[in-house]
Order: sequence, then structure tokens, then C-alpha cells
Amino acid sequence: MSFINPAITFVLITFTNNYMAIFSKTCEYAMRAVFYVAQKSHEGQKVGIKEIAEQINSPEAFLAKILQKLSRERLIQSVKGPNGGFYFDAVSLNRPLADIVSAVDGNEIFTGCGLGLTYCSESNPCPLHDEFKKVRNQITHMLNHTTIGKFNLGLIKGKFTLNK
Amino acid sequence: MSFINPAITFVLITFTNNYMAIFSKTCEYAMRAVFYVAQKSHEGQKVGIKEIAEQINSPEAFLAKILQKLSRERLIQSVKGPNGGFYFDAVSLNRPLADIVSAVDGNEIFTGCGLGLTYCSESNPCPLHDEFKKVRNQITHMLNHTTIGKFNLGLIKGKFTLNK
DNA sequence: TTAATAAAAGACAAAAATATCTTTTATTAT
DNA sequence: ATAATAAAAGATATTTTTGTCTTTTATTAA
Repeated sequence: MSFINPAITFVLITFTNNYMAIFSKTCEYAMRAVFYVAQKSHEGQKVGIKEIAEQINSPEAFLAKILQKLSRERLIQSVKGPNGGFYFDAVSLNRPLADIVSAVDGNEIFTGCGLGLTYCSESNPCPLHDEFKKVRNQITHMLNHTTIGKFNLGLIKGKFTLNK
Repeated sequence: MSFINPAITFVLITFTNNYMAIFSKTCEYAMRAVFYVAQKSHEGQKVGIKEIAEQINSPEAFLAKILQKLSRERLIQSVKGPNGGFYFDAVSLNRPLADIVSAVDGNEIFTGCGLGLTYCSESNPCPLHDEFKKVRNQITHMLNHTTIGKFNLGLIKGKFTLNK
């Protein structure tokens, strides 16, 4: 004998807040994975997708797609078969994180207008132009000066987290 | 007598780049609209959704939803009926743009971890923590120090764009 | 007090991002 | 050579974001 009391019925809100971070989930997973693999590479090990996904807390199959893309663009190294997995060679370890971000999220974050205007420029600025430029520059600087292998020691020493 | 030459058949790429800007489209439209309405309010005018959408180059019905939300949260003023429309009162004109952004996109951009980690903090930082904090602070500063009415004169003088 | 106007609300649709599952290909240890 | 392993590729499903259309409600000018 169950029933719904109309007096306390809840209403579904149609306009829920977006949940917007700076980077897409794809990009977040990519960056976490890259730092994890780099640290293992520093220790001379290859890592399988399963371990990576577990350690950085990401959906395995989805992360696989992301790493496939990075692999196709030669940003990460991989070998199939037993004892295979993902790793970075010395050259790749020195690549900036910016390469990962643009491979996955595109260049919008480095070049785009804060208000989403196509024709926004120095000579035809949007209201936020000057202030937003500072933000963009800071992001660009951060991503260009962070190499993939930069945090290896800190990660090995347990100074940093990549999980949850 | 048409046919497909298998030697030059194209392949559909499955993994297309995300197109990620800092703010969601919703938020971009919101900010552009707010600046447009503010400028009109400065001139003592109310504006209808149709004009706003045209002037800031956004889908009308979608923008309507966004402004409805802002209106419900008392961030923008509106009146129905003839000569009705949207406007800002003096108090609202002094509100920071941050209020608009968080109403629409949430607080992730002000507080979130760059790598998307829930437990990232000063005592348990992700590798990007310190650098990302600077970015977040810059964004927060920009949005807190930009009032909704800040660019009215510049917009009236045609110094800034909001279109395309 | 009525017709016209314009926002609010509700329902729905399309596109993009995120996620999963299955099959194929390459590698290696046996 | 063969079986086992692990990434690559393909296909499909789900969720979120973005976008549209219709109906309702409030306001105002006539």
C-alpha cells in the first residue's frame, strides 16, 4: 500500500549548473596518466593500461582511447604483447605538457577569447581581452614549462598524488 | 555509372579533438549578454531577448534559458509585457562577473584541481598544484574585479566588441 | 477589460563529450 | 609454430551540454 504524498512531491530542476573545470575530463585523465607513466619510465618500467587506469582513477577503456591517440601522435611510446605497455623515451620525457593538452583538447585554451568571440583581437578586443590575456599567458607558461617528466622524483617520493 | 575507387577511399577518424575553451558556451553567452544589457541599462534602456541574442550572436531560445536562470537568482532584472525586457539596477551593475560565472558554470573554476583530483590540497597536492593555483587566482581576480557595468563606456564608445 | 507584448516555464531534440564492450593486430615467451 | 598477452581499432551506449519549439504567465498600453 505505497503512495506518493503530493504535498511533498519534489520537482525536477531543468536547468542544472554546468560543471566546468578548466580542462576536459579527457585532458585531466591524459595529464594524470602521463605523469604516472613518466614516473614509471624513470624507473625503467613499462606500464599496462589496467594499472595506469587504477592508479590514476580513470575509466580503463576510455583512458585506452586517449593513450591510443597520444601514441598515434608519437607523444607516448607503447609496445604490444607480453611485457608490453606504455612508456616514455628520453626525448618524450622532455616534452612539455602543452603537447599533451593540445593533442587532446586542441589549441583553444592557448589562443581562444574568453567570451568565445572569433574576431576578438588586439585591434578589436572584447571587454575581457586584456585581463584574459594574462590568464591565457599564465596557462601557456605553466604548460610549456612543465615537462612530462618533471615530477618523477616527487611522485616516486610520494610527494604528489595522482589518484582521486 | 558512379562508383567508389577503393584506392582513394577516406577513413572516418573516430577520436576527434575536444574543443575546450576555459568557459562553457553557456557562460560565454551569459557574459556577453550581461555586458550588453549593462551598457543599455547605463543608457536607461531595457532590452528584449531578441535584440540581445542578435547583438551578441547567440541562439535566442538558449540565451533566454540562461537569462531566466540569472533572473531567478536575482542577478539580472526583468519585466514582462510591452516595453519590458532585461536590465540591471544600480546594485546589480556593481556585482562582480564572478557571480554570473558561478551561477552558470558553478565554482569548479575557482576551486577545482587542474588534474581533476578531489583530494588535491596544500597537504596532498597534485603535481600541478602550485602552478595551477596561480592560474586559478588570476581567473578569480579577473572575475572578482570585473563588475558587470565596468565596460559600459567603452562599449558605448564602440571600443569593445561582443559580437561574433 | 482587452489585445498585444515579452519573459517564464515546460517539453523535447541534436550534438558533443564521456564511457563501455568486442574484435583485431602485434609481440613475446614457451 | 603456438599460446598468451597487451595495445589498437571498431562499434556502440550513456550522459552532459547545447539548442529549439510550444504553452503559460505577467504586464501594459489602448
